[in-house]
Amino acid sequence: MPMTSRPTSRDVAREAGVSQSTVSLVLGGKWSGRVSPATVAAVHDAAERLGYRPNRAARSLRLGSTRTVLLVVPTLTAPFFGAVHDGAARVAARHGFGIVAYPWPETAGPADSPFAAPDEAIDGILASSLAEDAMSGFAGTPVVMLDSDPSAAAPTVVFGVEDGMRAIVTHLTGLGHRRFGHVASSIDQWTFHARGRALADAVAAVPGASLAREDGALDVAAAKDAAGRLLDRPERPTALVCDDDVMSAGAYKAARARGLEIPRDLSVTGFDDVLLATALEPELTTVRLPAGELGAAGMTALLELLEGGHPASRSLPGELVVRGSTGPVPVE
Amino acid sequence: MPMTSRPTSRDVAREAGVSQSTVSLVLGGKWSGRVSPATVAAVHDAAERLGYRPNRAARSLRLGSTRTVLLVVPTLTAPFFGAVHDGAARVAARHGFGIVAYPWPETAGPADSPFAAPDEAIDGILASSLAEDAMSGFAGTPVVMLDSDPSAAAPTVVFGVEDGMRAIVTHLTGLGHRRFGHVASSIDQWTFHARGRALADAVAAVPGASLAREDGALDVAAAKDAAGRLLDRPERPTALVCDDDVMSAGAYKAARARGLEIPRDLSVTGFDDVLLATALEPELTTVRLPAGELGAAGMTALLELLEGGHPASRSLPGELVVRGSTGPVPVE
DNA sequence: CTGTTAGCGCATTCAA
DNA sequence: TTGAATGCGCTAACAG
Repeated sequence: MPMTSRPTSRDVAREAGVSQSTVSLVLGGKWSGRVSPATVAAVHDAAERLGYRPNRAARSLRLGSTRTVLLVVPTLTAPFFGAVHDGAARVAARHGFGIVAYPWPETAGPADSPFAAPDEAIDGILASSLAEDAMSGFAGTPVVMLDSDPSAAAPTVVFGVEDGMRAIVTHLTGLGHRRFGHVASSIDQWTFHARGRALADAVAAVPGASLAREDGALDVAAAKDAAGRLLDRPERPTALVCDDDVMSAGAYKAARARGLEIPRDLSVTGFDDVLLATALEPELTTVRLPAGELGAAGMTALLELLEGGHPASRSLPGELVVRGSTGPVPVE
Repeated sequence: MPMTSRPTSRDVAREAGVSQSTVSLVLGGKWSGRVSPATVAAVHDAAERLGYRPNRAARSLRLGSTRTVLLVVPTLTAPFFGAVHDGAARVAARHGFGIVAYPWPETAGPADSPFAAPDEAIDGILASSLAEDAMSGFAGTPVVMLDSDPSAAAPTVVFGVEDGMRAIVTHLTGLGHRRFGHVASSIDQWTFHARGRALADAVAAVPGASLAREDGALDVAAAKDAAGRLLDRPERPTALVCDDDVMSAGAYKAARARGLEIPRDLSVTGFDDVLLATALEPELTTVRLPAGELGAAGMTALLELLEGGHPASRSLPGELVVRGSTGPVPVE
């Protein structure tokens, strides 16, 4: 008797010799004191035997929820956001939720189909590294912001970038550095503003320390230029603090182009600790940002929000990882 | 009159003064010669006014299809797979499909919820860089394999890795190289087997050329070891062909550790052309693999498959990108 | 040309 | 303790 299509709860009911509604009760876990243990066992048995899986569409229709959340990120091509997704997906799967990633605004644009955007059929949104107002148009949908301005109305999970920057400055100061250069990202995101502010504050707290800053796009070539401008200043910095590991790669290049050896002549730090950090030579001193945990914590908060709770905003600590790119300040 | 919840097709019908089924016909685009143009306009108008969006769950339930495909990848943390996702999502969005990424087997494992895996509620599968038999358990679901053994039963989109390897060997041979070392990935995937075979064949076709091979995991440290073993051989290779850009980073380190300068003393090539390639110093000569196009082409094929077609397997050409890591063979 | 009707599979009343 | 009946919003036969 070939079962051509997936078994339904009615099939399970027939197999167990009970009614469909009983199956629903049992499998929904709401049978306490309403269905006899024997029946419960029979139902579970039948479901198992048939390999029954509830139909999500029907469930959604009935319940009005889809058990799907939208993960809005600038792109997945950057390993950072991939890790965020993986972390969120791990938590989501444990709760029967699926995650639809939405590279935004890249994917945007008119669709050929009238049933286009995934902005239907979702229960909530996880938005990473975006301004909160980018989420208008999704008004009314529960949202958790990741690595975004924690002063926003929505619950937020961020990295403790300020602590990270302070740790870098402490580390560098301990090595004797006083002239700092900031290779800064020109991207208009909270996380970079926070890094810049924290660095400026930390340096200002060190007697006799100075800070110069150059901005550039978040890619190797632009960072090389920005770092080069810093290194060509009359008062050359002895330490370059970069907003991101990728920018550190550019700083390396600028240094080499000027015959400066790292870390003998110049110390360089990064931020993120992605793959790149250990691929560079020398390996990069950087602040590890647990991207996977960010996604996981964000998903956890969103689940709480969906259940009517009020998740507190959280901050995940970064960790300074000291490698070979930082050393004692060169003797003049 | 506050519209508390989303408008349904019945609301649109009422607003337009027609029946609900007419709305369905019109919005479904199947009204040619069945509904008067005036009515059509009225319906569109009403839908627009109300901001109507069809309920996906109801659609799915009725149609039996979900307009969702599962993208199964080893991880999204590698930029390569992120790009595949972005490419697939772009095409999918244009056709009203959503993509849920499934990092596998990482996500696997028992779920707390009985409604766990996303292996329900999907129309098809895009599986990247996995063995075909990993997709058992999804039997009966249309599947397109990406960057996987094209001799499989399922339609496949692969990279022309063989051509890429040949291009590398031609390039290197033209520079005078004859002693090749292969820094090979020990990962058991079609794409790496193909690379190894193509390299061996290409070298064998060059009179007087030799090839040594060392395997390692796909990370910087392992690649450094493997490359080191190659460089420590009595007959040291003058060119190291790496299975992946990441492994090239390891090769760079092995070379530097031995005082070898790239490309003066040693030429190195990669494969993929991810971010890393231009972050290294000198920049890496490598074969660019269009990961985004792979995802897009795969999604296109899957769409065709879902419509009952028989998409042909395709091969996407890689492109040799010559940068600074390769140079003339050193004079002995 | 348009409306009526019948489910898709499920969770949930309400009766028995 | 269980079953029968209902409807979530939609599409597609089938009537009219």
